[in-house]
Amino acid sequence: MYKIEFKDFFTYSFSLDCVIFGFQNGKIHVLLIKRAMEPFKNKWAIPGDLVYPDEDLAAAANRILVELTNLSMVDLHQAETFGNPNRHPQGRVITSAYMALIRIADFKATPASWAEEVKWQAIDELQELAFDHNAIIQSTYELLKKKMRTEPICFDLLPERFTLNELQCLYEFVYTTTFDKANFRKKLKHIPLIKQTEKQANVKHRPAKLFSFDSQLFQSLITQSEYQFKL
Amino acid sequence: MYKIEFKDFFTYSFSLDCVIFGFQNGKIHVLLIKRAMEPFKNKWAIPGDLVYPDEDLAAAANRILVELTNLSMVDLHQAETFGNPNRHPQGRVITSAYMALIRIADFKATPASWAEEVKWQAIDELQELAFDHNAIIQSTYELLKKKMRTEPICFDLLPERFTLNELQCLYEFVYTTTFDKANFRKKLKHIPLIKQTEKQANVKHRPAKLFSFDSQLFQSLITQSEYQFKL
DNA sequence: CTAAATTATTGTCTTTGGTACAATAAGTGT
DNA sequence: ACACTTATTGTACCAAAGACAATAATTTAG
Repeated sequence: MYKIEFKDFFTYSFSLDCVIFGFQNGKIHVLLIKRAMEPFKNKWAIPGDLVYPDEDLAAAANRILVELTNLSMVDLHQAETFGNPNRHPQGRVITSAYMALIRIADFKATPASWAEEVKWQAIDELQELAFDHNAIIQSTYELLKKKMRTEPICFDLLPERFTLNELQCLYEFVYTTTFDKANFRKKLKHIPLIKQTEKQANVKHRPAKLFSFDSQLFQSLITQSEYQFKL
Repeated sequence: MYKIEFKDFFTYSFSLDCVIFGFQNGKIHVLLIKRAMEPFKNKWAIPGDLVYPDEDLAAAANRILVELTNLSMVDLHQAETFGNPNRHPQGRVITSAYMALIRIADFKATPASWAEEVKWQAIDELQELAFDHNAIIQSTYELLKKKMRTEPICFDLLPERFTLNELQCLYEFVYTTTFDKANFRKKLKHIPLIKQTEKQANVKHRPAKLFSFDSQLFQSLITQSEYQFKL
């Protein structure tokens, strides 16, 4: 047994992995990239890379996501940190997951740098991924599910204008249940959502009203009183 | 501008900081240690230290807490990760906060290793601490407040047998409001708590009934159905 | 032009849970 | 027996949740 010097502790590396969620065809999807580099070359993974020595974490997460997928202006939030000593084959690399919820149609993800391809993959149809990325996605998805109960983040996944049916489908997928249509709508009547007089068009049945979320009103509600979103 | 090599990224260090909460005299308290070592020698801080090269994070958090305060068998949970490049004066040290809620009376914290003293400090009376520890505590306390709404973690802070008044005081401190006594009790009637026939003794007024939380029942409820704790 | 098909939306009734506030109970000390 | 203190229950009202029936607005087939 020998003593470890202080400098011997500066032999770690630190990375960030971005779990980007979207909603498509009634299912939550995750953004994946195909690695063009060892280790795990040609395997699918979530976009992630090492942090620069003088870089702040939030800024690094954004930089990495842009470099690999050209997705910019995405609102990333920290999730769990993973530090199993064997999670990276080339050394001790600790990683923090950062997550974001985006409208797939409003962004255009394209591969760049050492990302060979990008794709949106349904969360319930994931193959085996590089590193411990399956575990990272799983843990981050659990966090998403928890947050959906108490924060109005569902609207980040839906189009600017959405039908109540779309909203209900999203919640039914995430909570893996079904809700009574009439009661689900009634609940929303009591929430600061603005009913759009505008209606759907080009549908082959009775058109639905379109709704949109008033995030300004929400912001003022939470700062003034202690309003608590719930659904 | 020169190219950064892969090996140049292995110059980081990684630490864990333990935010231990307790409840005392109607206030949430945090466990602090006095540093007997540079940097920030003689300053108060939360117990934390560097992770060993082959050590898992959860295990490291426990080891560090034991080494500095002799608190063992504490149930630590990961909170936020802090990585500002200037947060540590001697190099790039990224740190993850781990938090625990304990019954102060059931544990005996004593200083060890380079911890000179330990003390419980009320959360609303914190002085300036070492590193970014004030920010770490603040962020972790926010997490505690969120969790208290949806998880039965309040019982980790109260004695095994508690009065409904004690429980109410805890919630009133954390939420910084007051509740109607009668209604608060009525709410608890609908929750899996076991009413103890046992009563308080040695008090100079009508003795209160003592209650205790049935964590076994809670465990089976959340695994079987999708029960959601709420208070 | 009418009816069927499809999806959207509203209404009614019942039950549950929250809030305000008054009333009663069980101890101690004088 | 009485005041004092804290604990606990009761009553009346209202908002929101759940079950389920009814109605509305479109397109399309005939």
